Amino acid sequence: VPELPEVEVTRRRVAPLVVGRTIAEITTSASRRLFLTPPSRLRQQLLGRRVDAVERLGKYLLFRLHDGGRLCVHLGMTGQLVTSNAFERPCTPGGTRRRTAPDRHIHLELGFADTGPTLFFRDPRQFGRVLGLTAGHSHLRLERLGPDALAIGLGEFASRVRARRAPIKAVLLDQKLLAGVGNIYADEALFLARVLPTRRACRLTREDSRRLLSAVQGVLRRAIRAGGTTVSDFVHPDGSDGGFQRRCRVYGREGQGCTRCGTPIRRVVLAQRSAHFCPRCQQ
DNA sequence: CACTTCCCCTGCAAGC
DNA sequence: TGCTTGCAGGGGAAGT
Repeated sequence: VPELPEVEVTRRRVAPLVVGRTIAEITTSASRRLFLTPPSRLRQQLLGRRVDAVERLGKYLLFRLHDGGRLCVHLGMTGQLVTSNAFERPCTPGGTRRRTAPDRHIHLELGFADTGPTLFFRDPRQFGRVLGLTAGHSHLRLERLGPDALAIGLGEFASRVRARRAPIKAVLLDQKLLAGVGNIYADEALFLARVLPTRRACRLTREDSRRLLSAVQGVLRRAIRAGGTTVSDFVHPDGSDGGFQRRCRVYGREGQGCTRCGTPIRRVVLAQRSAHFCPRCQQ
């Protein structure tokens, strides 16, 4: 479940692999829903362009090209950006490593003009998105995003939260309000801030908002440091797992004791998503 | 406009 | 063992 920390970890690891290299080969799948820009146009926009930087906006990865264009990738639920190395597995225990055939879930393959590694975008559930932008152009999906969760200040966060009547959990998941927070870190932050996910956003006090933003940013930063959370599909570009799943206090811990008070963690469905919380610690 | 509900897609786990 | 069913969820679209 790639959220801000997983995308940021991917950005930091992918950038040194692609910055300064020129795209020389593009292979795409036939997925109709993944490509917001048709593959033929994507090819025109990318071939021969050098990657100058890899940036992040909320859960979007933006590959900035030297001609001002951008390749935008959203990992959705099960998206992975991996290098060819991620497909290398020993055929036999202790045997030589051999590249296995890329599977049907590879939707985009970027080859470069040099001999370095190829970059693959893999996404079994196809909830991810690939979008090409030419110089000077943006896209509604990017423009609609609220401030990045790591960059927003308390004043703006508090006033935006105060204006909403929906449950605070639903508000945290709304990318128009705040970009980057998903289901895992919303639950974790609400636990750390001791706020029930069902509480209406407008009922949070100024002090609640302060604790909540501090918890959101703290948990995001710790998760980045831990290499992100691997629950099912997220992997680093080299195929390795993140480490934050072992540090979750409520997410995926339904029925287990709260790490603070021992009360069993509860799970309810809220905003079409599962919300995990401690009924005693959180109010 | 704010908010809710439905739905996309596949792999995996649980149940029979 | 092998089938069916249900569940996971980011977020856009449509509905209220």
